Amino acid sequence: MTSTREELTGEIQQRLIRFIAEVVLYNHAVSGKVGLGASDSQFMTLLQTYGPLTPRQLAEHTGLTSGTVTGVVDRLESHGFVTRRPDPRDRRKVVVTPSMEAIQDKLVPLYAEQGERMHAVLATRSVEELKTISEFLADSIAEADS
Amino acid sequence: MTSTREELTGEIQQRLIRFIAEVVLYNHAVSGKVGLGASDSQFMTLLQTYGPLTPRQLAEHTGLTSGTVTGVVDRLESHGFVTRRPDPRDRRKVVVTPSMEAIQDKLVPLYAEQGERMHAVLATRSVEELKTISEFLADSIAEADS
DNA sequence: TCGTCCCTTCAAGTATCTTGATAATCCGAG
DNA sequence: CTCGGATTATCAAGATACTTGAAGGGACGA
Repeated sequence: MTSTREELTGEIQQRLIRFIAEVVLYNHAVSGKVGLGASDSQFMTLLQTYGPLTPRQLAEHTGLTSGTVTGVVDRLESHGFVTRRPDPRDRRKVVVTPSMEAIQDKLVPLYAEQGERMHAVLATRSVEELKTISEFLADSIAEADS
Repeated sequence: MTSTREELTGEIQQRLIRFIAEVVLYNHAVSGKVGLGASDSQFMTLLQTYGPLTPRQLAEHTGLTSGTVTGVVDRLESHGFVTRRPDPRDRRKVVVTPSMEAIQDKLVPLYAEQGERMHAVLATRSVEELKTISEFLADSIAEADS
């Protein structure tokens, strides 16, 4: 029976790796179904995480060339996943905005199964435990942003 | 203050999405540093998760063609990330085994920073909370496998 | 106005994937 | 035991996608 702090933290780290692996694989499979390549999928993740971004910002986040970014945005736009809008403040810039409608229609349904499974797991937890889990996630996100 | 079960589960789901997004982006960045493409990275994840697999099994998991799998394994093998061995039971088959040495040398150091951050977050939890988190992860993994 | 920044375009090269064919092996029917 | 079908991995060739690097036009700011 693992019970000491050291044992538990080690156990959590291992399980986290395993859990993340599952998610990453699922993610990859879903992206393929919608016809999104690796960079396309990465862009969508960035846009959903950080909100609308300019091509330059996307290039900095991904390490890709500006030319490549234009191409990727072209693809995403032609599939309806993002929209391009000129920045009213600086007309050199372009703002790439994720299309919530397309995400809702095409992406979310593919994650429904995963969402249900997570819901089932959470349903067996007490309110107290849910708070613990939620705070843990919040802190992990905050730490990752730093 | 969120406190009802419904509010908490919703909050957790949102935070989970955000957390996973961070991890996926980090993953992608790390893979790029080592020179691993999307499929290469996916293969390594599969091999670390499920252990040694045959090319056919890799093809089924990923949806790629058998010819593509050969190419990907070639790349990984030339970089020392996996080894090919003939299956003694069925000599048509080949067993692709991840090289723990290469993973330890090249991959693990790149995740050190993330590991430290997670460690810092866990250090502020009580033993009781750690148990809750660990069990939650265990159940999530079990549910994902089904 | 001049220098700089931002996005786009285009041509060329590199990776990556698919297809179809090949060779080795296994397995079951006869 | 042997033959034929099925399975497995590999290879070669072609198509597709991706990325780079250079060049250009519009827009900002001093």
